[in-house]
Amino acid sequence: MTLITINLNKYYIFNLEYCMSSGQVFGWTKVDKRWYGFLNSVPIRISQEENKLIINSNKEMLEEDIIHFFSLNDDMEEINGKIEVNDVMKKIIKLYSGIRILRQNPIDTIIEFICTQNKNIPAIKKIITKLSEKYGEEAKIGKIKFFSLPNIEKLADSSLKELLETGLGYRAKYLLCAAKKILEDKTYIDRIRNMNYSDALHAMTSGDMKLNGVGLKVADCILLYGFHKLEAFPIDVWVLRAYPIVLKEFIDKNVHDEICFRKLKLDRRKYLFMGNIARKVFGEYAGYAQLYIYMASRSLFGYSKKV
DNA sequence: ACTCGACCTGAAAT
DNA sequence: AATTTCAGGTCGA
Repeated sequence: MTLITINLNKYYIFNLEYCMSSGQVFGWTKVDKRWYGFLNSVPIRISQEENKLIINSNKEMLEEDIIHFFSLNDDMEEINGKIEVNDVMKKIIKLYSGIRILRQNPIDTIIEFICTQNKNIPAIKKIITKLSEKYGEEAKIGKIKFFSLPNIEKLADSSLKELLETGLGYRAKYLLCAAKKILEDKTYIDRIRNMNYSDALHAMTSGDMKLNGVGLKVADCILLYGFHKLEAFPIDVWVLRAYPIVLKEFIDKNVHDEICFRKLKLDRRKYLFMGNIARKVFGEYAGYAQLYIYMASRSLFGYSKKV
């Protein structure tokens, strides 16, 4: 049994809603302002009331694990200071202040982000929900029933035909292969963990550690959200749209034109090039800059299409 | 190396 | 109402 109340006054501004709704995590369910999900295989319910974080569970759960998961101790003064490179950044940092990059289980993020390619957010959530209902652990807190993300054994044990029932489409074979590969290679996760960002990015997207269906963008998401490698700067269509606005004084005209007038699609070379500019400008916390930019871009360019 | 179309699926736009 | 487009991209020719 667990009932933990965390006093948020001890930490930099924190906003649970921003953390959970920023496209970095898909495995949690929201019902009446409370979030239900699994943390270290333990089902928990969490909600925020002003300066308190309230956590319930039927099982044991440590406060330090919650603090770790939500990165409450990330030094946001330092991080925000480093990435506040111009007025635009200053503005959106203030606007979305309270966000954190969570420390999810790496395997969870591999599963989640393989599902994200070429899908919109509602569709991603739907797929992940179906996957969880079909392969995940069931839990109940209060009257709410919810599911964990699938573990890798269940997925590897599954079949293509079965996986397709969740609406995964062509991503099903990617997920199945990834599950089998990671299950078979027990050192895979630790080896990625121990690499620096750049080596890890290339390992996941090429060579014998490559996961099929994981390109640069998905790998960046996994490295940022699953391994907390904060130099990762995932460039999706939203970040790409905002990029020339946010970074306008840091890119020359050629780059600007290329981004603005070409199709919103990046090949490997351009992706790495743009990411490297971002890393040069924002430094070791580029990933946090990306999250702010992503939030701002979604609210600016769309998403509020009467959902 | 670079470009280009195909790709599951389903919700939203036309 | 039927059809096309588009979506947190990636792969292979």
